[in-house]
Amino acid sequence: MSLTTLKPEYQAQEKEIQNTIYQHIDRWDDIVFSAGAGAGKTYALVESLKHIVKHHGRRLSEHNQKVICITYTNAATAEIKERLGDSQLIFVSTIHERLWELIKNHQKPLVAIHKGNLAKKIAEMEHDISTNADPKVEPKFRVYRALSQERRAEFEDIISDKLDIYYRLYDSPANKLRDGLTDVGEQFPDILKNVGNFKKIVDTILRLKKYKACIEKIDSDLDGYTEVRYESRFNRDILHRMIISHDTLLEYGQELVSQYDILKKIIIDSFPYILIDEFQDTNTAVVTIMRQLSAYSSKFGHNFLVGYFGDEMQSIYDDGIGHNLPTIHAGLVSVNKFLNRRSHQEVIDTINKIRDDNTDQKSIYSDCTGGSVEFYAYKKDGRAQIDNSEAVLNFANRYVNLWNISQENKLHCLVLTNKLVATLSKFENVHSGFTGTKYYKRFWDRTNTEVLSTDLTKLGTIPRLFFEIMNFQSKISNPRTPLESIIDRTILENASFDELSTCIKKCQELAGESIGGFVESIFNEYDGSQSSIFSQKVDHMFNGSFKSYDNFYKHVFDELFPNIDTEDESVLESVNKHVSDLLSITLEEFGRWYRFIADQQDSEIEFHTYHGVKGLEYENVIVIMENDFGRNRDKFSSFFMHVGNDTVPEEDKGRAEFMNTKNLLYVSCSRAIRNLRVLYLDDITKFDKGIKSIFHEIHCYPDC
DNA sequence: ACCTTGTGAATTTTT
DNA sequence: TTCACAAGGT
Repeated sequence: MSLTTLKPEYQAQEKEIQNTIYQHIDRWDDIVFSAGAGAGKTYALVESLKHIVKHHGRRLSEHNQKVICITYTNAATAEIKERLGDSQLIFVSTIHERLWELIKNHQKPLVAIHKGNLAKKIAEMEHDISTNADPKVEPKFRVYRALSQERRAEFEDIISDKLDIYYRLYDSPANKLRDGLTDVGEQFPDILKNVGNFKKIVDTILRLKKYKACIEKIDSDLDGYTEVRYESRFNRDILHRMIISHDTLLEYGQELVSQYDILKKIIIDSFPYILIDEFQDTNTAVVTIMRQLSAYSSKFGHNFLVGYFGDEMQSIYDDGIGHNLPTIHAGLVSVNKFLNRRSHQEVIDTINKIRDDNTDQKSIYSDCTGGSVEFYAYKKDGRAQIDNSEAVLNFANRYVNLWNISQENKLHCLVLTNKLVATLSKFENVHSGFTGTKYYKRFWDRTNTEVLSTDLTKLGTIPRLFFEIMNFQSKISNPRTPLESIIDRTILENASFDELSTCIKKCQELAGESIGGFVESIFNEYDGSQSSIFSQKVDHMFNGSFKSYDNFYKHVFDELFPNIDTEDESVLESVNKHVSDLLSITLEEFGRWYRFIADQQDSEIEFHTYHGVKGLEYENVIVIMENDFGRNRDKFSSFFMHVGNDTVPEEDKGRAEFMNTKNLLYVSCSRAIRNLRVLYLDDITKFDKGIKSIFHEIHCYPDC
């Protein structure tokens, strides 16, 4: 056993650091607490909250004041609430929830800001149309720009007439849209030459119209236009319907705070302490709000404190404040912690080298050795026809015996993309089945949330439907599942024993190779009668929406391929093929997807993205790396060419891309408690020096 | 030879 | 949404 005995010296140091934080809190100093991976950041935050309650709680209660604790995710909110226990004095929430609570009752100024935002957007669009010379914008509006005012009005009229056709054929090939809009083509031949630009023009003038109409409605106090609403379910503003989403909420919040001193006063007086978790991920607008509150409080001698807790090296998203905290909020007192409570010495040594910023961590334990870190370069064997994902699986499997991997001691394998996670977890067809649909091609950025989220409330309509089916399938195929978790209680209560046993028998007879086959077998047993418990169960599962397999099929078809041109035989054929292919995927494969989503994976090896494991820790970690990521063809290769290379100017190492790569490497490698392996899939000979500067030795896989 | 146009492919995560 | 590239036109 290791990592069991605390070093007295470091234990004392840890206590001292905590006391330093308390002293600053007691003196109302705004602070920034920085600590690397595994240092116990959340512990420090929770203890600080407890300190405030213990030493200042009575005063807070007397003045009816509260403490605000802001987290980055709902998951973190839950975690902190759990560690903190019940406290009436502390409001733990995400920034969005808290900010909306603070500003939602000030609708008058909020609507004024909203109106200003609409006006700003209108001005931007008018600028794009008429005078923007940006080579990316100008060509799109060139044809429209050449039209006279009268012709523009005529164009607008004819488009308004044809709106239904326009939207129906929006995603059809260019010629189809042209054919549908022949009237427009005849009167304005130039404008339909480039369909991409045409759509841009039409979308812009339509939006202009809506925004202008919205301003008029606000001015005349029309019903529904006297208040702004915050919509948290999707990240998209619908400004002309008075709906804002996450980013705009922060923007409005910042404007409101900076414009209205009375709001600053209200916040400071009600919430004298604000502690922020994971400050590196916090939006600039939020830090700006904090700075303004802090400045206001010192100007008028109010007691107020902001505490930032985090680690700039773990900033892996571009919209967070990252290392710019001191620039936006100057004058913070720094408290640092260079201890590590998570990993073995070998891992700590490696992550210290990655950081390379004179903040070397030391293990808090005296028995901290016993881990291992090795870097492997993958040497492709020309004869063996295996692809990268097979190589990854083979590599991982080597360690199953070596490290005694089991259900209880899992191996966690980190890769860069969800696509690869799906392939390695062996539900590639489910993933591609969804990403290949019209809906997920059009909204490709929704795929990860709607198809792969372990937060069930975020699943898309069809993924959710398939999840319910698989949930049912998995329960009936496990003989130990209690009846009431298969059949809803309201149905059970009114059932006779005879009816129930018929239902159970029917469930047992359900079969099918594929998910489509399984649903077909469900509808073979379904008769729609109220007396059949089985049919009631089916209605309950599908919300009564489907009475036959055809209903079900049509629903899947319509949701995944909305608004397709059903008149076109070839389109119809290819869409039908795609839907049946999706429904032909085996229950086994869908089962793996289901257990991934439900967080019930039974495999000894689990796959995750680098980004997805932030904040987590695992005994055994394999990090899979390659040159490219996203649009960047040489993200990691160029990082290793820079690192440990004295001829590269320092300013190059300060560039955003370099820092982001470094942070990703840091976050992924610092998840390991004991064993860490890195497997690099591309040729590393051009940057082996950089790799050696962090990992010492380069091993080869399968061999050199 | 150069420009325009249309098509298809590409990341991660949170609220 | 943004970018790269192929196809086709001038």
